Amino acid sequence: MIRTHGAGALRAEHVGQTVTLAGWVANRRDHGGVAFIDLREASGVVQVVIRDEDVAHQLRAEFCLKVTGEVTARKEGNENPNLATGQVEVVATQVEVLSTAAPLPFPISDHVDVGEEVRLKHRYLDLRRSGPAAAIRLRSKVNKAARDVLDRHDFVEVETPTLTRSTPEGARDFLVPARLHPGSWYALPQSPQLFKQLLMVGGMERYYQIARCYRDEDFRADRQPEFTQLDIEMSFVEQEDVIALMEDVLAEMWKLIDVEIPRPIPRMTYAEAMAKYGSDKPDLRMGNELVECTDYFKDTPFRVFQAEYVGAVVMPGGASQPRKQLDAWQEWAKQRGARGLAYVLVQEDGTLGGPVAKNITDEEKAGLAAHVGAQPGDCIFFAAGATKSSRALLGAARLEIGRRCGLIDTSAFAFTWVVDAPLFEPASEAVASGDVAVGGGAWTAVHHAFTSPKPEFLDTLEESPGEALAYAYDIVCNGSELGGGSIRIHREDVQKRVFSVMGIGEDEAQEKFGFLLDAFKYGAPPHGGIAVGMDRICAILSGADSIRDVIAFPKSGGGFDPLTAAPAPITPAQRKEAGVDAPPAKAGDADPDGQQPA
RNA sequence: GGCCCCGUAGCGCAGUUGGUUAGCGCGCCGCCCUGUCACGGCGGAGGCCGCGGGUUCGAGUCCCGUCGGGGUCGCCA
Repeated sequence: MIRTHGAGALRAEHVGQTVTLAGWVANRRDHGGVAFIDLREASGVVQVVIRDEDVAHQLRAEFCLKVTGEVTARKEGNENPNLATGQVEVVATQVEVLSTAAPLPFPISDHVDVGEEVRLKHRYLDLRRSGPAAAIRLRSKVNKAARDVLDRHDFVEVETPTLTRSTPEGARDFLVPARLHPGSWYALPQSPQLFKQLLMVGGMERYYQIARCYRDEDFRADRQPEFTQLDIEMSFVEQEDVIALMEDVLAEMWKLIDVEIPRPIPRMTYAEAMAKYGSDKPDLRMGNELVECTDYFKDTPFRVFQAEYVGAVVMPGGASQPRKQLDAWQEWAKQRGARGLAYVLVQEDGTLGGPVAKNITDEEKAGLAAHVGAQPGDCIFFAAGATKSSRALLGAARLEIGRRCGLIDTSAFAFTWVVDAPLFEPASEAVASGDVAVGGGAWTAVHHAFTSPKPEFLDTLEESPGEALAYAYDIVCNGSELGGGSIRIHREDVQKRVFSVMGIGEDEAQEKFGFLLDAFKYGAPPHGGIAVGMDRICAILSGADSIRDVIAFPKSGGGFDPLTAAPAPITPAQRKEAGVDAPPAKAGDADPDGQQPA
């Protein structure tokens, strides 16, 4: 080793020792006859005293140094209580510049805000800052926590391919040209889903992987084109087993920030989540639930409220909002695709104000505040129309109210399982919301096509697909979906019936999932699993606003890597060799022994 | 693909109803300084105001387009 001690590890007990340190110049305070260097490396910072003017004078920020000197106690009054090493300093006898540094594109100091764009372009410098460094180090510990728990439970860590086959369902695939089969393409996996099920058929029984996944979709603060899942699958288990295991894993992770997750983690059904929070990932750091008013207004003369669904959410103290702000809420609703957001103001004297109040009966007015739980001074927002979209609007309004009124306890970690999700949703609904319906049927899978129905719905699968609930479970924290999973179908007959409801014929199923269905013919064990997003978990644990903060080298908008400038054009020669422009291979021709088209 | 916000010195920002030489802080460069710790003092350099059009006697400022970044809706089984 070049050094004998960690800079940040030096304490009063080291006084008198001669040490050799190596690190970066975090700061330089040159007083002429004496100069102070804050020497920084992974273990922390220590002050180095340099009395040789010529040596000190040439040093600059972020020079990489090797320093030999004696650890001495600081004189009384010279200690720095803000530094862990503040009782001591190292008086240099020898300073070697291991590497000089050009003027920095941005300050490394923790005291200065720097834009994300320039930080990511020089991420190697950004990572020298304490915040970003801590986030990446925490992530390493989160990975270890998961591995520790799963290892204790006899799990096998298996790596599955990242060059795999494009599957028609789900998000857009990233594609890789296959040089040896011009016109044919690999896809990068959106998840190891199919492989982990094959591992169950293969008798691994307990599999996990910290798996990189790829989806070619648009960006969000909590979405990157490549992201990492903790992917788990278990044989001979039921829903309760998977949930219990995942709670073990989460508990171990949250221990890293000294938070004990209360167990068991509470649960609610999907139906309850939608009804009370207008979302399948409710933020339970605040109350303020939605109130259904459909029955309350069932005989109303107000045409807007003569709808399939009428619901409300209360904004505490909202009655005193100026007109301009109430108009802004209308704009807010319109941006979310709604026509508007009806409101009633509960005045301090208990009378109701706002345009809606003029349209409803005296009787409706009389009981309204009590029905929705509004106090004098509150504002009641209403949505009426189709159940799903109205609840979604109110759910979004609830969160916006929480933010504006400070109702969210930002120090809390509010976990919940959302269970009993429906197995199918009407394909028309999926189409209407822009989904590409898989299969030609009227129904499409909410989760995926291999999710097992709960047994009580097996008999009525075909008659009332919309009623069928699945063995599916999502884990939600603070309104963010950490992940989800399900018990899978392992019986061929059930799988066929599910495909049939979705309008997927035998040929189509064989073409798309043939290798999985083939495997299931050979004694597939009952199995189920879960996958959670490690980026989101790390972001929540480190208090980051964006998952970019917990990814070492994240992409920026448009999938651009600001550091390497990927993606980049390729040369004509590369293009030719990769076979990018080759005519397409025959669809479905995946037989490795088959003839490849020229 | 839609909508909203932001692009001014290396970094963070200000820039009035359109008006003369575009400022401030930090950083950078030089000099000074023996107890600082976000050291301090003096001096200096550094700008295609993202880019391209337009309006105007005159544009950092107004208009149109475009590029880049962020957020969000669509999308993400």
